[in-house]
Amino acid sequence: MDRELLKGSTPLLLLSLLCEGPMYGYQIIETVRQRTGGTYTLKEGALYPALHKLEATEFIASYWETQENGRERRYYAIQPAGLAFLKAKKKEWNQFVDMVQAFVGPKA
Amino acid sequence: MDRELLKGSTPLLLLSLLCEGPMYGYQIIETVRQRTGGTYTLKEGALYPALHKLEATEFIASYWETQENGRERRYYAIQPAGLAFLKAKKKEWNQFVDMVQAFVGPKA
DNA sequence: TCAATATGCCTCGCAAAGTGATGGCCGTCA
DNA sequence: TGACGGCCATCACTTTGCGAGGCATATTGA
Repeated sequence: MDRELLKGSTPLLLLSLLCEGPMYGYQIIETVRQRTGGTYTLKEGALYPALHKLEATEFIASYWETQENGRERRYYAIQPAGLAFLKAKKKEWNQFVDMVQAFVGPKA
Repeated sequence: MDRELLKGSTPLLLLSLLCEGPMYGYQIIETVRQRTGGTYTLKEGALYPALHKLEATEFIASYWETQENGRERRYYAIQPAGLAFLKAKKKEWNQFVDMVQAFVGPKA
């Protein structure tokens, strides 16, 4: 998968995922890998900065949770502002796809 | 339109356009603007470097043509290697869209 | 027992691509 | 003659992802 295409779609992916419930970093990476059948492996160097940025803008919030074995995980949960942002992003995404599709031609 | 989403889609757009026949830079910009109803304005700073790069890899070729008024235009035409590359890019594009769609949810 | 693997967080330097600004050249038209 | 539009192009800056690296602890297995 061309890395350049991915650029800009990460926030959309993350917010969409977090819509299903809070998740922690490692879990997000594994989930994406599994759902795409390994086609797309979200890299840590892309994930964590993106997550932190979304938190800085208060689109998501984080909290630490201790597991039974004593280890900690940092969960991220979508916030109201994030939901609104996601909605706008989705719209933009659809416009973008339609636009490119118009030049490239239908899927066929 | 979010600038970041566009990244990586430019070569795809250009090759697709040039499939319809040779075009020159300014014409490409105007064509994109018109077809998208102004939604997307390809910037010169993005177009020319992209064009030059596609030429360097021999996916497209260029030639100068003199108009009746004496002024020159630089036309770009797709090459066989470009056609093959376009085909691969299209496939990648479709995979990419399907992937994101799977997370974001159907267009609705 | 001890090494390898998996879980889990993070940061840093680099490369690639787009943006906005700027510059230059030349025709046309008021 | 001066403004505008056509037409090419480059440059510094920003953003984003990548690859590599670092740190720490639990589990597993030879």
